[in-house]
Amino acid sequence: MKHSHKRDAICEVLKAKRDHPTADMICERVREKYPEISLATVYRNLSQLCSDGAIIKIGAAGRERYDIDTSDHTHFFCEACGEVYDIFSPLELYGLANAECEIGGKINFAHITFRGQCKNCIRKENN
Amino acid sequence: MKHSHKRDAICEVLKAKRDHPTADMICERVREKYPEISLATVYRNLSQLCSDGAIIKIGAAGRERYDIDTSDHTHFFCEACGEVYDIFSPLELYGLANAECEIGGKINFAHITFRGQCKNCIRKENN
DNA sequence: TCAAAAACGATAATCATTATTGTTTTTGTT
DNA sequence: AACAAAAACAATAATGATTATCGTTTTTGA
Repeated sequence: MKHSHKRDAICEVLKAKRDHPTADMICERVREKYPEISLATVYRNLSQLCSDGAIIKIGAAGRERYDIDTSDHTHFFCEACGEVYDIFSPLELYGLANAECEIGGKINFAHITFRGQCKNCIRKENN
Repeated sequence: MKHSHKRDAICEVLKAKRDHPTADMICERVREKYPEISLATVYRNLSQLCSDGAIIKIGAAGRERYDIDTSDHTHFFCEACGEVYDIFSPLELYGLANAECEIGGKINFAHITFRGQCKNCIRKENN
């Protein structure tokens, strides 16, 4: 896996702030270092990094978000502030075995997203 | 919840074949009864039915699919044949409590999708 | 019966993403 | 270093799903 400078910069951005940015958030951030980078380049590299297995899309319908943490984990979208949090409890907790059993097939990939209100937003609400 | 004729027909289609069709699959099927229906009408009614809580989008990135079963349940996409199956085991099995605990927030909605190979496709492969 | 509201079809617009194209940069080899 | 081939790039056009607009038709309910 060789990386071009821009592709490296995209990875750096994803490492620096783990807030699961969208393609254009990534583009903005990379532009601090490479002001001329094109959104097309960002998309091209993101899909390349995905197929290399270096990053993942988290599967948000309508507007994708990217994550450099490719380990099995789960996401929580706060509907109040829009923040996306990671949940690192092991996936077995999420009933994979049960699902496989019910469906009688083989699960390769689990896409689990929770939506709700995060700690901070609940606290704010109670003021 | 009053329904127009076309809106009714959309619900009928969703009830008749629970294969989680996309908007244009629904449009095709409704056209058997109302050949003149426009795709825009299908989309307009689908989003209305969603906000009424009569149906749900299952959240497939890039190409949405709709489900008239609004009870808590989970989906399994077969990557081989493209079929979408339901998994009706109770959501508690999928670690909601654990996730809420880890995140310290309140979960309103769980979106759980598994991908893999279904029974039939595994069988076919082993021929 | 008739006016207001809702729904409609056709089509234009939007938005995220992907493809194309001609140019620039990088790489590996003499 | 020189240079040809490969990879990456910016700009922009194209795509595909979905949403918005608009003028017309249908439904509703007083």
